[in-house]
Amino acid sequence: MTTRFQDTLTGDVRPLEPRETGHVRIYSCGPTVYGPAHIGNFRSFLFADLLVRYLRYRGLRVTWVMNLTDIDDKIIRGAAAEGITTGALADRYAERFLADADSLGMTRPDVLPRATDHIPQIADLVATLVEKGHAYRTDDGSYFFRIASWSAYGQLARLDPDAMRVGERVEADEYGKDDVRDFALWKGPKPGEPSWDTRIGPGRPGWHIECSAMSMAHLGPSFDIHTGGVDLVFPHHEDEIAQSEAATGLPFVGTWMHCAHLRMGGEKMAKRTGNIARVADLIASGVSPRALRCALISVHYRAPLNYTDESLPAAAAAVERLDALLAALAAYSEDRPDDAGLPAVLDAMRDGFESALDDDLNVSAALGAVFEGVRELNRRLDARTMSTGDAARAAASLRALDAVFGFTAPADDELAPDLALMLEARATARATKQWAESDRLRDELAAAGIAVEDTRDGQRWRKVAPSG
RNA sequence: GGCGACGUGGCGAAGUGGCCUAACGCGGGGGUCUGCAAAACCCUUAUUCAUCGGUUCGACUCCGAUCGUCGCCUCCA
Repeated sequence: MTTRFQDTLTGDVRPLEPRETGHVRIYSCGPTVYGPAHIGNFRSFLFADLLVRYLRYRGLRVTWVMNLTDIDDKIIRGAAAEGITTGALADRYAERFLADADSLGMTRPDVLPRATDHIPQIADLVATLVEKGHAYRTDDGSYFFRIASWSAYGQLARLDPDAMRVGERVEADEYGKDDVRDFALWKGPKPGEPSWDTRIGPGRPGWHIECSAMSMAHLGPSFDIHTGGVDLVFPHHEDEIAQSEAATGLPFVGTWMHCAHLRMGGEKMAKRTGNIARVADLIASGVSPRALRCALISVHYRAPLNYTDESLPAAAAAVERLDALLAALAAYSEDRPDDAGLPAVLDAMRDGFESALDDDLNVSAALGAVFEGVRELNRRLDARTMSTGDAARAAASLRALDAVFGFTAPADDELAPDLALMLEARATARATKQWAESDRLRDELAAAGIAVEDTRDGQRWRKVAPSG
């Protein structure tokens, strides 16, 4: 069984064949750091995270690059409104982005390049495009890509350039472009705007060019996978292909993968419509980050995901089911021969998980396989057919798969000393049948976020996320 | 106007020619276990896959039409 992904450009579902055997190079369009990202943005970042985690699970080496766009119109506007530099504003929201990403358990990309750190590379790319006749300079010092020079333009988005609604939807000519559909590579200097002096003159980078320059700088002229939200297909990624391939003469990306929108109230979550929710706000209101992560990644990446009030409680319950099993396996102790049926259960779980994710990252089916395994393990726990060693092996298997989802808490969670004392006191109370006292301690621990459950193996406890 | 995606139980969602009287998660109902709980397990909750036609021995799955929802064509994850 090979790992297959659907490519937006061709529509084909093809086996992943990295250019370098065993090493996958991935570029993900990251946030523009002009404000806090919302959970719709994070759906797309977490989809890339899932992809990276799975490929690593599969034993592949992955180099993952995610850019931070730290210069654009919105950043300039925001900085001006606050009377600070664009760099200061960008730094603030870059930090905020990383904090949100961390709280969601997102894998840190190997490289998080910033546009303003790649000005020379961007200028070089523009210069090359001019040399090759694909770009031109206008009177104000801006540079544009000449769409007419690139016959494949529109292929990714399946758009006919001649049918584009020029004048109505396409921005009217403001810089003296040759063709109103040509897009900016470089914006000439303007009063009050940051500007960099380069070999192509002063100014600042356009949006699309930075991703071409940074992906080439960190992954080479051709790499394996490029991810982003569907809303980036056009014009952003279309433009990236045109300018990159026109400059290098090489195929830019092996597989384009695009994540469908997160919806709220039936429509795309977007700042401009105001139907947004933010990671830090949700967590501050008591939502479990792991439940939020689960809610954002457990639907196939190419399917729209509607976020509602019920999303979080349902996801939280699913995550807790996993937590509860892991806690039960850790507490389980039975001196008996190994359960002969267990290996088949664990194999079936793993096989179902892998074949589902191999199939274009079918996360729902993968979760189905895992939860079938969960039920089977719970049965064996109830029936006490497993040995202590079986329980440890089962837990290890489950954690290996969960490393891809990133839902469960770390195994070595320690209990605070005062809570540990309460737990001990409760065990003593129960031993002497002081029910009132033991119930009081259970309530108190629950209030501290610790669920205590009594079993044949004695008390077992686990941390429970606040409801949300 | 052009292009594209989608419509499966109370909710989310997998399946995509026969094993589907339809996985899995959440929720509901009943039961077992428990000092009481919780967790867990068992039973139960769609003879049906937007609607209508067609192809086929056979369709949720293929084709067509209709209705509905969403997205892109402008900044956007």
